[in-house]
Amino acid sequence: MGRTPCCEKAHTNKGAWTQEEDARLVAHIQAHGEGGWRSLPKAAGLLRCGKSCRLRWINYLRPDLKRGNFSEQEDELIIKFHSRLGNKWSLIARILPGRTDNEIKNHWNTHIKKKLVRMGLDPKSHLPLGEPRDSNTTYTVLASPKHKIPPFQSPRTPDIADFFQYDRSGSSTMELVASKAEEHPELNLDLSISLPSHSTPATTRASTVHRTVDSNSNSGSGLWCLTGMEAIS
DNA sequence: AACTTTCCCAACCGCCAGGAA
DNA sequence: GTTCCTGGCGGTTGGGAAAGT
Repeated sequence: MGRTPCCEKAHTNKGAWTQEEDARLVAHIQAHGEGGWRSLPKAAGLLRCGKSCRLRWINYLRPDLKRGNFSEQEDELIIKFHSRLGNKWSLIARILPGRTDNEIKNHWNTHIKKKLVRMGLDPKSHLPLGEPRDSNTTYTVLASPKHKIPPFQSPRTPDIADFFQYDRSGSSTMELVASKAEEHPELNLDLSISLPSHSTPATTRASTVHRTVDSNSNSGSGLWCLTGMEAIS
């Protein structure tokens, strides 16, 4: 019983990829395109699991990857969208061109979490640490299907990958996202807050908090969204 | 210099959803 | 309707690098 393994583990390499393996993978994908991950290792002459090949390509070898340090602007976007989407790294990754879900997830776990804690915010709820969740809280329940985060490829809704397409015209990503959010209120993208700057005292706290219940979520945890910030004097 | 601890990130694992048979 | 296959996702781990003692 049980699942069939995705590959013959006894005959596959694991761990860090060598330059030669990278070269083989890149050459194969350049020649045949992406996809067919299960058969790719054999076709490319790699002793790797197909999944491993896919991950290596997506997270490291893809030519459109940005890599390097995250900018403040990228951090802000990640925090904003995490407050709405939760740990939906793949969705958040679509907002940041050249960044992968894995990269964003790692960045969140190693940097942004700590940053939020330093700012006095709970990284999970985005609420001020120690703030009781049910007092002075505005709830916005988005239970009806039409309020679900739309599927990216749905013909009926804007494709978010396109929606957040990297803007090469010169306007900032934040401006672009803000304007797009205004154009598509049905996506319910509340971008009304900006992160406190580094100069903002750690006592900054949310003035209004909306709870967004994602009816898709099976965790039942819901998503917390800050819609206003004020500094405590 | 040697050792230990902490940090970071690439890679792995298990699960799930969607489509094909 | 059911089963199988594949691609994709989020959580977690392991090893190397950096920092600290």
